[in-house]
Amino acid sequence: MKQKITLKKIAQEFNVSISTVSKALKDSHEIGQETRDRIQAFAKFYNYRPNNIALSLKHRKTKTIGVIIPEVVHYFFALIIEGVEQIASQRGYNVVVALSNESLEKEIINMETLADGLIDGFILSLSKETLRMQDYHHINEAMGLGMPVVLFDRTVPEIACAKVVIADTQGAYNAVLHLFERDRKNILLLTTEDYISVGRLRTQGYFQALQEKGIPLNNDLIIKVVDHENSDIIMSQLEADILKAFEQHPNIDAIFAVNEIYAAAALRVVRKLELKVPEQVSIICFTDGLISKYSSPTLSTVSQHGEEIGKQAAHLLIDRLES
Amino acid sequence: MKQKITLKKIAQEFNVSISTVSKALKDSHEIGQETRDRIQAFAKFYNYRPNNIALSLKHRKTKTIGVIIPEVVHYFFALIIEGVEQIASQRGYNVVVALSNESLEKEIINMETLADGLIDGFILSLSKETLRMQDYHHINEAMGLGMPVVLFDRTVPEIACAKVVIADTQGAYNAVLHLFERDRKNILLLTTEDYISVGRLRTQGYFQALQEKGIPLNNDLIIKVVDHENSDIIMSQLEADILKAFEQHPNIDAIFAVNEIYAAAALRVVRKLELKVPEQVSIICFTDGLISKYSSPTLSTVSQHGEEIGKQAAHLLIDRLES
DNA sequence: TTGAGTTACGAAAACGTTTTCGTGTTAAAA
DNA sequence: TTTTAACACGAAAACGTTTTCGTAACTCAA
Repeated sequence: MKQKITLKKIAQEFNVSISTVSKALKDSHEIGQETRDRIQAFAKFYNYRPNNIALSLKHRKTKTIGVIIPEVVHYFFALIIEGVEQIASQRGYNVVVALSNESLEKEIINMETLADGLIDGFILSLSKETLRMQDYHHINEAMGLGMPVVLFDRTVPEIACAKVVIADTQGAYNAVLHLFERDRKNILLLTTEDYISVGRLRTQGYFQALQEKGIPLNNDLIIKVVDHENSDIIMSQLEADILKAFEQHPNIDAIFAVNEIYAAAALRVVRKLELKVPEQVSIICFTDGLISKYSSPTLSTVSQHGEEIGKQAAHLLIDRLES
Repeated sequence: MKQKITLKKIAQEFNVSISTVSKALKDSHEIGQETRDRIQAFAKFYNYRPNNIALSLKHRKTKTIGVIIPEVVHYFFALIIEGVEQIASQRGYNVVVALSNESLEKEIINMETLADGLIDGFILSLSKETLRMQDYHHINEAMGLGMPVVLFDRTVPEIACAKVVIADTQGAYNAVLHLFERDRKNILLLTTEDYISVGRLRTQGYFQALQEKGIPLNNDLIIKVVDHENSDIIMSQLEADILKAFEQHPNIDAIFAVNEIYAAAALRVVRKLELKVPEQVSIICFTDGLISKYSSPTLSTVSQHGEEIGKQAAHLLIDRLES
């Protein structure tokens, strides 16, 4: 096992100083042509590569950006990473990923560890718990210490930083309008609790569309999915709720879901009821995944452009870092 | 914007040396109780946290592990990250993720960058191109430099390192046997080209099961999906192939797919042919995703335990790092 | 011959730590 | 009173770089 080669070792080899080697490798004209050539050849032969840690310490920047997401096993967030990574590597940055697991505490710990010299800036989407607690001190502290932050998807106005979001309200509004155009009048809404910003905004879009068309709001047609540790429980509860909604309102002719998981549940219930999709019941949803693509029948979707958001966020952050 | 506080600044504040501060914060008995208390209180008040970069340089280890995967927008690989991250954070390590994008070149670049002091060891799954080219010099070089490597999922015998894989052959064998038990005789195999290790191994399992039951191999019942940049092209080609297979062999009564994407394609074709699943045609597949879970009808699957593999890999690597 | 300018390199500080090895002071033991 | 030991702290090296500032040696023009 050969050891990694350092400037010091090269210097010893040639009986010159470390500074000479450093300059020679940078092809500085301060160093004689011959010395330069010999040192460069030697370095190349031994595959010298500067130690990034030393560089980071010296320059007080690490050329890596930290991405903190609630979970990675989630098509949308995976797309985000993909987008960020693409731009980052294009622009010479590394990416370190940390998972908050929807927990405020882990979000804080992750931010603290990464902030201690490991990264130059953050890209993050707030965890559900953070949103619920409305506790953003860690983000603001990081920014106070001069660490740039870019928020995406799940954001709040209380944090004054760059943000990348999709037009949730507008997208939902358009989707519902699309249903109206197909003469659907009784649209079942499947959404999250209000503290989740994207769910709330999409719900607003639904409201707006209804209001504009002069259709009265019917609370029976709104199912707010209650969060729970166990996703299986959430799903079976949701399916039961949908079923009940159909029993009480057999005239439901469309379903609008704020994410594709809810739509998949709806699809299952509708199948069970032996209703035809989309002839009898239209289903449309925001999507961040493959499910809707591979489900049969294929669902209508509102794209979230995860990769694009990731790219944008990365650009914003790096621009900021290099300004 | 307050600056990050360092040992030096604390030392100045108290008119003591840096070493004293360092020791005081470690609660070393070398330092007087009173001094210790005052320094600790001050540090706490200013929220002192040691700079990780400096620590890394000093200790020549970074306490972070690098995960290189072909793509992140892939349920299985996302699960891997999840598993690795969980163990890593439990054991005090950070995770940096790099994407090879199925490219040998990017795999090499990523490894080189990360190896230059950024990480202590690698967890990786080989890119398709790497497998095709059979070029593993970068891995072996990294190991030669004392950088531990753990391979998972897509591995090769040419690399002598710790590996975490599932029993691909065995799993496939069991799945096919399962079909036999349900009296299925004409099993269509959907698999990858041979250079992809997991596809090859699963195909072997299929062969073994057939052989054991004395059923002759029928090449018409084997579809090897040819790789292509554009996944849509792959899919439509595959669907056409499956359709053709059914035309030539209307007696196909089961389909075994080495991954769930292929199974989803099969499901679509079978639907189009108006055959009942699973009454007329059984479908079973290796899965790493949600598709099979949310598709209707639900598919039978062989689990790949991505998270478990990630955890194992992380444990193996960290054990090695700390030995 | 002198002075200025160039060439080719080295010393040292700096980044933020940890850690080893002093060393001066004080208190207790001889 | 002297020796020893404990105590409380500091100096300095080390990790691997970059970069600023010197400086010795040489060249060349006046």
